Amino acid sequence: MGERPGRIGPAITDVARLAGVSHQTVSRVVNQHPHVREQTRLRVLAAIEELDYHPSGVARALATGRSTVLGVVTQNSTLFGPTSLLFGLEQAAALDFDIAVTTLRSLDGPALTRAVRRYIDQQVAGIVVIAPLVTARDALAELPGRVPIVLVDGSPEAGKALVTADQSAGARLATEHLLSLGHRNVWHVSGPKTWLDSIGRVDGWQAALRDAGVEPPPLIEGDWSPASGYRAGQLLARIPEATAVFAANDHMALGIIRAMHELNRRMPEQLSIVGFDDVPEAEYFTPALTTVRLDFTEIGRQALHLLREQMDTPDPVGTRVIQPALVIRDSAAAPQS
Amino acid sequence: MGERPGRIGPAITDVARLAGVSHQTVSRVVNQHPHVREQTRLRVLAAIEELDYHPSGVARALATGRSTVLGVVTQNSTLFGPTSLLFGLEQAAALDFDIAVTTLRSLDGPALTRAVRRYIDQQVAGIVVIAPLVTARDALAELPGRVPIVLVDGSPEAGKALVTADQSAGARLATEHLLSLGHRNVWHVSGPKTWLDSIGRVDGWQAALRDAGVEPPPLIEGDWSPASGYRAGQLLARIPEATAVFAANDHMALGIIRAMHELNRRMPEQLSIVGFDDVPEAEYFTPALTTVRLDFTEIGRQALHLLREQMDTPDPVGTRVIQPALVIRDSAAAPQS
DNA sequence: TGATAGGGTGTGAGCGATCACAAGCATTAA
DNA sequence: TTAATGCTTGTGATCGCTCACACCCTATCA
Repeated sequence: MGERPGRIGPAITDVARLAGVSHQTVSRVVNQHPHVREQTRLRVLAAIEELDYHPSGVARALATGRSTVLGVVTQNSTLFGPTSLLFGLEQAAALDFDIAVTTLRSLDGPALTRAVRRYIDQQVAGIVVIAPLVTARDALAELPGRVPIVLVDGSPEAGKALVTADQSAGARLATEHLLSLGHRNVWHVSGPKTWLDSIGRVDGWQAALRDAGVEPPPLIEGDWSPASGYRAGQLLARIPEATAVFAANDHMALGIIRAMHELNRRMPEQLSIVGFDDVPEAEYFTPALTTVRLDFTEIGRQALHLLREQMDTPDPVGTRVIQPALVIRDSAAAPQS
Repeated sequence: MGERPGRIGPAITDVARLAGVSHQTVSRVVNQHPHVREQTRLRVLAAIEELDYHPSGVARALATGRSTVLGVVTQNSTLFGPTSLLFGLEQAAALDFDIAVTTLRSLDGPALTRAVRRYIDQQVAGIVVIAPLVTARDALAELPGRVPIVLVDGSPEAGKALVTADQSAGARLATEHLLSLGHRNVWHVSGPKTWLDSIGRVDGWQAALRDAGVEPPPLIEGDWSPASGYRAGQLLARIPEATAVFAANDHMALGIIRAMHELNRRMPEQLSIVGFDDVPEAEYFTPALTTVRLDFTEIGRQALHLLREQMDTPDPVGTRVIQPALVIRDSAAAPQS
């Protein structure tokens, strides 16, 4: 044990020797090639068992020029969206790939390019970039090599395969729900405008309003944090005509709710609110939050699918759009008047 | 471009040829060995630049028998704790290692052993197991090979290096805070008893109570979810003598708060509550939640440190315990009577 | 009965790096 | 002047696997 440096356990040649066959035959058995006599196969299998042989992923990667590792680039954040996305991806890939994660502090061009390059150097089987920021747009244009790559939550202009949620449709769902309840107008507390998600949600909100023939009220910009929602809430509570708000995520909605409680404004009677994300705890806000849900597992599945397509055939650059769904709870109701 | 299968970009020999030196000299330059003439070094560097050469991590791993990848095994969960832990680890490792993540559906023995083995086969530089479940205890005993491994949030009996939060101390902090406010007794809504975290927190809670000379009331067991907190809250609201609760995490605390609102019990006047985790939104609960905070970044840093120690010297099996801190907000106050 | 097909197996050469060793050369000490 | 020292560089083997190819053997067909 341990005469060879670094390596633990037996190599393919050890198995071959024990089974009395060539290393190539062992390789065939391991890789389930046809054309191996059953009897030989069993002998090899027995040897593998006896030695407790496990093929070296590293050596295989070197020989084939392709590993079973998927590189995921995401950004420095414990936000619900990116976290869930990562989780969904992992679930989808579980059996076939290992997932390597790089978390960037900021998604600016150079950092992103560097992270992607690094994965390419390591000859990963594919790369997933979770790039909800506008700044990520350009960085991916000049990517070297022919590595399968998929953007999640990014912008379609990059010319790469893309899986994205229909943010705009989600916002429209929220806004129209509020409108259908009888509200004259719907206010919006958005995320930072550097996020594509924010932009999409603002668009959907405005479009729904315009379609209904009402002029969008001034936009209140938040930063996804409950604190920014709280600040927005303090504003909204002082605007009598604001009877309905669509918050770009649940945590900002929580901040708004908090502000309303403090200022003794009743919800949903005096202010109706709809969130976005459906975080697990949203159901237990007071009032229980009506919100828009995204199926992150499905997004992960689609991303993987797109990756696989690129592994098989060289060129296809598809786009998948996931549709969000409205989850109706108690925080939105008809206006009181 | 792309005559060789799988490989993108130039290899070390290409650089050597262009620079007019041997591949070994290029290797020396790349690895910053001393004893390379400055002039040669510059020539090699220029060639590297010109070809845009990046060394292959895979090939290096094969040759050295050690990669720069750290394997992390965690469990199927988007819970705040495990997620933050992973994040903290990543931050700590960012520059020196790549992080590969395996998320298990359940942390039972076989699954865990398999995941760890898989990393060993891939010759990772080290393994981190985030194992807050009791079931993980035994699985790690019979681990093959000499791979640096660290348990996070696991049980000390495994005989491996361990980084853990002092759950018990955290629970004690919460309980004593409530007691010091003047409450006669403190109730507890725990996590599932399969979690070591739960067990530790229950222990700390009981110990603090006994030290104060009071008999612990019956334990209410939850499952970390807001829903289970809500159910516990409906119970607690009907028990007049229950004036103070310690919830084993913030999300269950949220469920309790929700139940109190519904049953028109005022907080903190009629019921004081302390949570655990300090999730980002806890500050914006109504009332703002007093809770116990864990420094996950520090945990990640310590885990990495322990890993590094094992890489250098073969045997050390240290244990690091992280101390939690109490974050005082509005949800706990003196009892009203 | 001989040519053909194709199942089953082995041989040797890479993949792209590192490592151990040897050798050339200049500098220094004897 | 010669031997010894040590910086600088190169050679070849090696890590564990896959790939391309060649080979043998046994059916099948003409």
